[in-house]
Amino acid sequence: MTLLPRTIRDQVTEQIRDEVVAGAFPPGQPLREVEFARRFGVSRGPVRDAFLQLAKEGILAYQANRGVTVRQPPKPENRELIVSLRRQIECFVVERGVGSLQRDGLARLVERLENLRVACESADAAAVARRDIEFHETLLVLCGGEDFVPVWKWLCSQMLLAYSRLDDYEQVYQEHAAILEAIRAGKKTAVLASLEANVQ
Amino acid sequence: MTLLPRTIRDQVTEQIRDEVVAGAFPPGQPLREVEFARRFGVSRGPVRDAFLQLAKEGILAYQANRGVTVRQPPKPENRELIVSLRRQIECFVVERGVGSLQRDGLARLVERLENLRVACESADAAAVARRDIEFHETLLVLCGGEDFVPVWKWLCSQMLLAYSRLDDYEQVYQEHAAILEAIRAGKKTAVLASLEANVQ
DNA sequence: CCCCGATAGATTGTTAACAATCTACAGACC
DNA sequence: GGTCTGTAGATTGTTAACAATCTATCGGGG
Repeated sequence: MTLLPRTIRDQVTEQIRDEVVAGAFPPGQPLREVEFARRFGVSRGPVRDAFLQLAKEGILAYQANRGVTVRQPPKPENRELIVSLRRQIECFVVERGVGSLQRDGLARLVERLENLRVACESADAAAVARRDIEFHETLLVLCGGEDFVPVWKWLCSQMLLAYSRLDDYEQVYQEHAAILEAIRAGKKTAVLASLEANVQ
Repeated sequence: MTLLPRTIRDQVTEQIRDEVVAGAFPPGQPLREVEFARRFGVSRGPVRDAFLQLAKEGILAYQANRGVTVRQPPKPENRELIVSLRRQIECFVVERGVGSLQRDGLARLVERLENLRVACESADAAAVARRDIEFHETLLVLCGGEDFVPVWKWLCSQMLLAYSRLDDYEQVYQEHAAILEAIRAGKKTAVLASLEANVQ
């Protein structure tokens, strides 16, 4: 159901986000509009829009007339709160909404898990990060938590900036498979437990 | 120290945000770029940027090729979590940072409180909301919580969408005066208590 | 009577040119 | 030597024109 991003702006935004969270640029490095515009074969407009959006998302820092830079990862003492807030949102929403999941909702989760499996096998850090996020986002929306998606995404971006790379892809897949299995079995406490284990 | 927003985009963003949170447009109403561009006497570019930014902030909802609409307020069952998350952020940051407040930091808080007082006396709902947010944001940054500002602002926007209008301006001022007084007295537990009382 | 496709108008998406601002560097002045 | 000023280049901010997409309406066909 969720279509691919169709506008150039959305595609550019997605691409830059992937590169940044994959660690392609060191924190503090300025990103130039013309450079990205040339590389993607578009004009500066969509790149500007993407920079502004990613600045609002918290992975780029914006200064008037001076462009954007890759944001510093959050301070270590703030990380635990970031993780805690994300976990609270997911658990709060899932706890109340997982019971009303329909069959087609489950099918979409299966699809997301399959995407994650492929990404894990190819050991592509950026792809794993993206598919990981997509799995959780789908679950969040299906459980009626669309109100929280923007703030939840911000928290995820900060976590990605901090960790930058997870190494054990097999474990990543297993953790998500466990979440889906618990959902399928209809055991709410198991769902929440596997969620808490995964979000950290 | 915090300069006025200088770019046209920032001014337009601020103005539209004020109007929306003040309830100038009913939820669901589409906002047209040309209309706002004409009204502010600028071109569509900065208005577009403002729309995109406010969509990321969670005040407006964006659909490709169909523009933006005023976002529906969050569902009642989600509000308590939104308030709780905001309170956790403020208390977490202030608890650790309020002790290291310098004299000039205190002076800036006094300035913000004065702005709030003026807004309350003029009974201008949009101004009160803005000054209220500015007071808390200053406190947050001074206590070392700049990492959290974007996500915190999103939570505040959602709260404003839900409540839309506080009626007792005198009480609003008194609550913030109490926070500042507790900070001045150096009583951390009193600061946190007055904060919790205010954020709800 | 209802449904489907064509058309016109409105609206957003993208582009390229122009304006404003910032940064770096060189030379004058103290 | 150090500081200030001004100039040139680079970069972002803004604008207006053009392209793509969507919405509403009107006919024709079943």
